[in-house]
Amino acid sequence: MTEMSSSSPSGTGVPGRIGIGLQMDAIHMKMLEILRENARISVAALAERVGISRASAYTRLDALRADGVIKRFTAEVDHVRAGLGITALLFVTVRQQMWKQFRAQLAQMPEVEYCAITTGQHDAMIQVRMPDVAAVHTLVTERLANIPAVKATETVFILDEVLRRPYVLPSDRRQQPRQNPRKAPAPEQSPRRPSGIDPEGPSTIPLGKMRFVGAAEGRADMHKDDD
Amino acid sequence: MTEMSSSSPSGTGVPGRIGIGLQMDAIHMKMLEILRENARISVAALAERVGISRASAYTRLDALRADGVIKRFTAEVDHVRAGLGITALLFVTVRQQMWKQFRAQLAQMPEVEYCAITTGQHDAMIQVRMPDVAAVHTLVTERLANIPAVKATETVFILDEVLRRPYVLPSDRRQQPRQNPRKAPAPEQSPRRPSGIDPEGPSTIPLGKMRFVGAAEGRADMHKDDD
DNA sequence: GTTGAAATTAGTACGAA
DNA sequence: TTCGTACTAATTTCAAC
Repeated sequence: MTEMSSSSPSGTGVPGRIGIGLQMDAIHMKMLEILRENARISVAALAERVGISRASAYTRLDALRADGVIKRFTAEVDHVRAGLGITALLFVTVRQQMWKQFRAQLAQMPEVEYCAITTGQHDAMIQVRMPDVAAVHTLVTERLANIPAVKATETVFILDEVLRRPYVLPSDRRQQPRQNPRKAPAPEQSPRRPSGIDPEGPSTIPLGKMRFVGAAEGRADMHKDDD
Repeated sequence: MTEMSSSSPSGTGVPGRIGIGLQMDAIHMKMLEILRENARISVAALAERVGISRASAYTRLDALRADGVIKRFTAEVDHVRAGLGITALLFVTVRQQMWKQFRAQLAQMPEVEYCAITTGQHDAMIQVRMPDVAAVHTLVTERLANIPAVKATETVFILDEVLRRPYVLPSDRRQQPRQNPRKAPAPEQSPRRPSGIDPEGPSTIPLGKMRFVGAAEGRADMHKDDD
């Protein structure tokens, strides 16, 4: 349950295209901004804050839900106070052609809060919440390791969660900090240009330190023991 | 804004202890289970589903909010349909003694959805939502790289988000037959359907492939160019 | 912790701009 | 389409038990 990939047509995994059906406008965006911070706001108050009538607010809210822009309204609970004080990231390497089984197994693990398929050294990242570190270790060695689709894992603990935003929206890209005056990346508000490589920008930062990890780089060493 | 560490006493970063103030019971848990899946449910319906009166439901809901167990009610929006089709993970190595500056810079980056301090090869993991891959590249090379606290980064793209659960609760932990008898968080009467897939499959996977990455392992090579 | 009544709000329908 | 209004059902608040 709680499957994602709502925008993926099939199980292929690549996020699909944008906004079929509903034509998002500034009012829709504003509604999203308000709702992600207070999902229990009354429709009347929502209508007033975005400056439309109450009836229109109902219509638009229904449209947002029906079109899948809003997937659900949820409560953000403090996992620590709820009794799950340990958060870990499990990076797993998945045997090819066993993805379907891997996904099926994940659905059976309720302690998994998030799972994403990634490029890079590993194939997937799983975030779990557990009561203690021993439980994480048990989970990894006794349950994850028993999944045939899992070839290798790497465990990393989360020491602190600095910030979690209810969900980023395009309209968030506005204010830029002033402390990098060498570059003023056009704080626009509505039109979204395809973020060109910014031809004018000679970077003064040594980019040699930056590593861009593609789809299969560095994975060979983990595959070598698979045959 | 949207700072986390609500359970950390200061900015030290280590998640703190559990449930100060409020004594969680089975009814509180059940309310959380319901609210994380439908934050807009009426209190009357919530009261009926957990089997208490409405007034009690109001009282308990207020308590959950006041105690911080429920941090907020939010809307899960489909970022793809909202216009941010690309999700990336940025693993960054942070210069020691510059953590405070690093956190301050993060607060200025609205495209950041999540940031956690981790053990392992890197120091922090940042999840960003962007309209396209070029925007990610621009963000990494021109904004992240300009932060003095950032020593190195590694970018990984998310190809698919397999699942996201609104927030894991202790009651999610299905009954484990035998593997962790030291902690048994009493799943009570939650009707958790047993999966058809055998959880205790034969351990045919060599555990030697499992890597457990501690706090500083493998980090030396990224620090070598810092002096 | 529970009930019940008053005040408020939600949800829907319909006509008009 | 969107808005404004009216109307009924449902919810929240507050009181007393």
